[in-house]
Amino acid sequence: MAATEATCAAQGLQLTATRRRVLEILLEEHRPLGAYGILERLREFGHPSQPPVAYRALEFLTSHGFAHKIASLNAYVACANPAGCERPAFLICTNCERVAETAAVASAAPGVADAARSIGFAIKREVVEAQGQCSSCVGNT
Amino acid sequence: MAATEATCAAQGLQLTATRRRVLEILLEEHRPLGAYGILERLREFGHPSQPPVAYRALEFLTSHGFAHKIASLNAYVACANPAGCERPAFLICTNCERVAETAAVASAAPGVADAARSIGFAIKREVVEAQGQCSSCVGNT
DNA sequence: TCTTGTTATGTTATTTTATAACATTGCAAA
DNA sequence: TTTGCAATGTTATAAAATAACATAACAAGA
Repeated sequence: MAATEATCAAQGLQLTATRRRVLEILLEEHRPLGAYGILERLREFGHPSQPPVAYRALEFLTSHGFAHKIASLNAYVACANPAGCERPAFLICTNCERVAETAAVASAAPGVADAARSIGFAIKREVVEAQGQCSSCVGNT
Repeated sequence: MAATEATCAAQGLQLTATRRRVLEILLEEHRPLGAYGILERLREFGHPSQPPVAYRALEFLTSHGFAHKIASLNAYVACANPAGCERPAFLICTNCERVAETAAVASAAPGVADAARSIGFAIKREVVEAQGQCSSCVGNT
């Protein structure tokens, strides 16, 4: 949260009340939260809670790297490293639904980068989402 | 298509009329197609076209590796290599929307596998979707 | 001061994507 | 021939996302 505030201050970004509240909600959860889950939480706190409210805040947070969308879940998580987030990748536990964020070292998985080069494809961004079982859930299912 | 037929025959899977038609529709397209796009095409051919029809066929096709869901697009493509598809990864052109399928060599992007190992996370499946520009679109946007 | 431009919000309605639930069919094995 | 099972048909609804338009808040210039 402090890192996000610092980045916003440094870059002249407005971390407004709703945006801040959505980020706080995501930080409190240890699981990815859908946009409508976020809306419910906002409602509890008396915020306006029409869908665009959540989607606008999420658009702000994700476009600046303060949160991420997990495409395979249609859900959102706070960034684990807002100070220096690069090439985020996710480990999604299919049992407890918790998500760990990590950083991919290379720009692409081996083979993918080669394939891209060989057909002249210019990679801009990569979605890497591993699904499996976290240490607490291995063997539990 | 032939490869899919062979696999179905070998494994006792029923490639029924609707399932086959949906796969044909995906094979004809060179872009990922949403479930409702598939429904439209089915309708043109006089097939029943309520949403579950498409989703059931897609469930069959994707669970057996004859087609894949592109999570970041909520859309579907036919598998480019139904005979021996492993660790599919996708190169998605954000300009023309075409998708190339490739195979990731390793089980995970560098760094991700290490991170998983270090926290005891057991990876089952990986979603790798690179977004960028294909050779025909580089420089066009 | 005003007015203009810009960014963020509020709100209604709609679109797009996906599933629940339940009835029916067709076929093969007991 | 009935029982079981897999697939289908159909209605309704849930869940996720966006379009469109109105309003507010505020700073920069005339």
